[in-house]
Amino acid sequence: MLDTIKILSFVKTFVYSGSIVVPNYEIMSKNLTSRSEDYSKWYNELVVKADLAENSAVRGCMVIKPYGYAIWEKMQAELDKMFKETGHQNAYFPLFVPKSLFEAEEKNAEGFAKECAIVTHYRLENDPENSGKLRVDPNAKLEEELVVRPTSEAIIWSTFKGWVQSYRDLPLLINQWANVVRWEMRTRLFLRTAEFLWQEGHTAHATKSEAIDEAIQMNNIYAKFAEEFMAIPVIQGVKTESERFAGAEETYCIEALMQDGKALQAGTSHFLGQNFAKAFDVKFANNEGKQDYVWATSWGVSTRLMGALIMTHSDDKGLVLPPKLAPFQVVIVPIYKNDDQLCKISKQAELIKASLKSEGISVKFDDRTTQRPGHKFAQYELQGVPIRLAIGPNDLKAGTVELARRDTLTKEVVDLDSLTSRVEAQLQEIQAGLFKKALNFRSAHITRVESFEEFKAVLKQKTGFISAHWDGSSETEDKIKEITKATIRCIPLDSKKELGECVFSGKPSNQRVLFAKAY
RNA sequence: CGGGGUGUAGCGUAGCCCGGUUAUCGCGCCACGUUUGGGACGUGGAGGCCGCAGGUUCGAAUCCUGCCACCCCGACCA
Repeated sequence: MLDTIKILSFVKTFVYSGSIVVPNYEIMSKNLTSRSEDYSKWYNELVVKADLAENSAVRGCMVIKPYGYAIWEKMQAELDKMFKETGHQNAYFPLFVPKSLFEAEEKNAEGFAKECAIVTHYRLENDPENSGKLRVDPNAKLEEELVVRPTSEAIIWSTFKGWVQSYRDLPLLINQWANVVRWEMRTRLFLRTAEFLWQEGHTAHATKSEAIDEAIQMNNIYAKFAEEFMAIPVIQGVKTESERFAGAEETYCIEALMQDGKALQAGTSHFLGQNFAKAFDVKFANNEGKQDYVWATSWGVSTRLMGALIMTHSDDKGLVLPPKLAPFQVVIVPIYKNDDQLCKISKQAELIKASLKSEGISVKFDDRTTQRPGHKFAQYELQGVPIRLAIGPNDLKAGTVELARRDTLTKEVVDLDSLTSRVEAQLQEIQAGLFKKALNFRSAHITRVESFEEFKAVLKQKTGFISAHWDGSSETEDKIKEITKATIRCIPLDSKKELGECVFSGKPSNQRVLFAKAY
């Protein structure tokens, strides 16, 4: 059908997960085969049409548009609350890291060396050979280059050195909301942009076990946030050595599964041992008066989470937002034939809005006269607003409202006097329903395999996570990656000890790990 | 950074191979009118340094060179 489909109605289609996606309503008539199966094209189109973000003129960077940023702000607020409840404080550190500082932790510097933006000059001047143009002033070369932070460990640890003297100064629990720059070879909107927004936590502790507990605690917080707010089920685990953060001794992570069967690392929390303390000479006197290096952690989540949100819940009509993160949870659309009706409906709508607001529900009343109701319906579906209320003359007469759910696309007529409680209940159901749906999808896409043939077959046809035995060696991991492009996403924290044979090498294994193709 | 592709109005595109009237079509936008319970219709209108910079030519969206950006596949990565 797709080879010859000609779109006659108001649609432009892309194919996603085997179904037809309708991200906007431009009249087109063309053969679709060239674009079918192009998930990320769909994704970019949808994201842009839903007014979340667009590519900027700067290589690999994105402009986050107001509606998209409102979602990020919601996420920020909830995460920040959780950080503070666990005793963390926010601070801010410089964007620029002197190269010498950056070099201090060798592994970390090596890990990021290939993707750094570097400031070498501090002044422009008029170009004498090209009037009206500017050029870099060759006389304004910096003595030491500045690295635009790809992460802030170096600058933060060099600062921490001055903050820690005694065990009484510990633990030091700092978080920073910031932008970082990684000059990635290949970028992808939300998932891997050259500049991105994130939070990075950096903590110092007196003991190893306390630092490990911190790293685990923060990974738990990420998991909780993903599941309770974003309605995205995640698997907690630790990374293998080759997937580990450069400079870390252990990397904890949360892994999510997208609708196209690819895995996405949604957040990481690192136990850094004493590596950074040693590199930046951060010592403290313990309660016995002896000098020791502090134990460190770092942890972060980024605007990539927005990509996860989009790719986990969206459907053919656009975004589907969980109520807890929607910029507004309810939109009221009036349906009217004349000014008199609009006036009456507006009064009703304002009453409903006030009533919902008093219950802590965020509401938008769209009384624009420039767009017709059908247009508004489609727009809010594209934006993923969880609940839509429509009020027309018939409702006014009957004392009712039409309530439509974004996730199930179902509609019901609700009496005015029970509306607020109904909306509250439905919002909860949507939040829970989205999680359940995503969980069911994921459960159906974790496959236990016993042989490499099976491994390859599942990866090709079914996709998703593969639970398999692994001999624990990097060589095996690398070879599997080379052959199948699948990587070990994590060694799940809750996986049971189980004797078996490595799917690739046949060597003994005592635990299953999760493989998948990843973003 | 290597391989492939693309760049024409806010968006999606035709034209390019084989240079030649005023650059095609749709959506969107603006005005007026009729409409308004699922992306309205009619009539009229505006909007383009054809990615940027050079070159070839009487003449370049079209040919050549360089650069830039984006997309896909690798390598890298949250």
